[in-house]
Amino acid sequence: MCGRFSITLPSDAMAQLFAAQPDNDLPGVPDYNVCPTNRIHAITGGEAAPRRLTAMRWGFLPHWYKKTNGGPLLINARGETIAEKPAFRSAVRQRRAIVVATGFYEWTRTPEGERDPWHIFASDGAPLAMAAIWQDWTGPEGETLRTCALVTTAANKTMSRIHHRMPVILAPDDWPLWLGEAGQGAARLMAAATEDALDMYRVDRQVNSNRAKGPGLTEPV
DNA sequence: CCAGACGTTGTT
DNA sequence: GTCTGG
DNA sequence: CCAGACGTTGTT
DNA sequence: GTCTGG
Repeated sequence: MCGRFSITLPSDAMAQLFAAQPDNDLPGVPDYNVCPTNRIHAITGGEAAPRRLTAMRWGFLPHWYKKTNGGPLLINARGETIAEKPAFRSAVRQRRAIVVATGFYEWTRTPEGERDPWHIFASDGAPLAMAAIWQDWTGPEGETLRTCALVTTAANKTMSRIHHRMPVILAPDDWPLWLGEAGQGAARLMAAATEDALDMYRVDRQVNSNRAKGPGLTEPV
């Protein structure tokens, strides 16, 4: 679940929305087809640290991976088990972030096995604040990557129409707690959004290709 | 002790 | 079937 | 996440 | 690096 998304909000508007200081090397927007291993926009914070809008690689690399493909591509982390998993436990305690999106894609399958894509977005039109964890990784030649994974949870009734998992979407009031700016207790935030929070529609199969581009990808069919 | 896993999704 | 690319 | 490659030799 | 299995 949540293996593709769209982002249309300009970086400066993103920085303003989250009251974050933007870095200089942010990914280009709009991007209607953000894929695993791409650079994405993320918000970080903390008790002492100012909020930053920063770029991360979507695909979490535990520090023991020897190569970027030294293990499975970790684009999602299950909220139910994230605190115990060796790969994620220290990140969920110390390095939580918000990944900003306009909407995300999910696929259903026809009886013939074809993939039908859907675009899911906030009912009120606001950008989505997706819960994430991040990890810095250093490769064999000393190269470094700031990597992240999206936290997932069981689908609510609305989403279960198309899929049994969904990303954790954070309401604005919950941003400080998730970012570690408001003490302990972030674990309670790893839950499904309320039933009326998200809306969805079928989009064209052209988004099935990771090379597809353009605003047509999120238009309803 | 050493060796090997460490993860998610979906499908069967 | 499995891995890589995006 | 889905789509597409999955190979060698030699020539441009 | 850290945990599990044997």
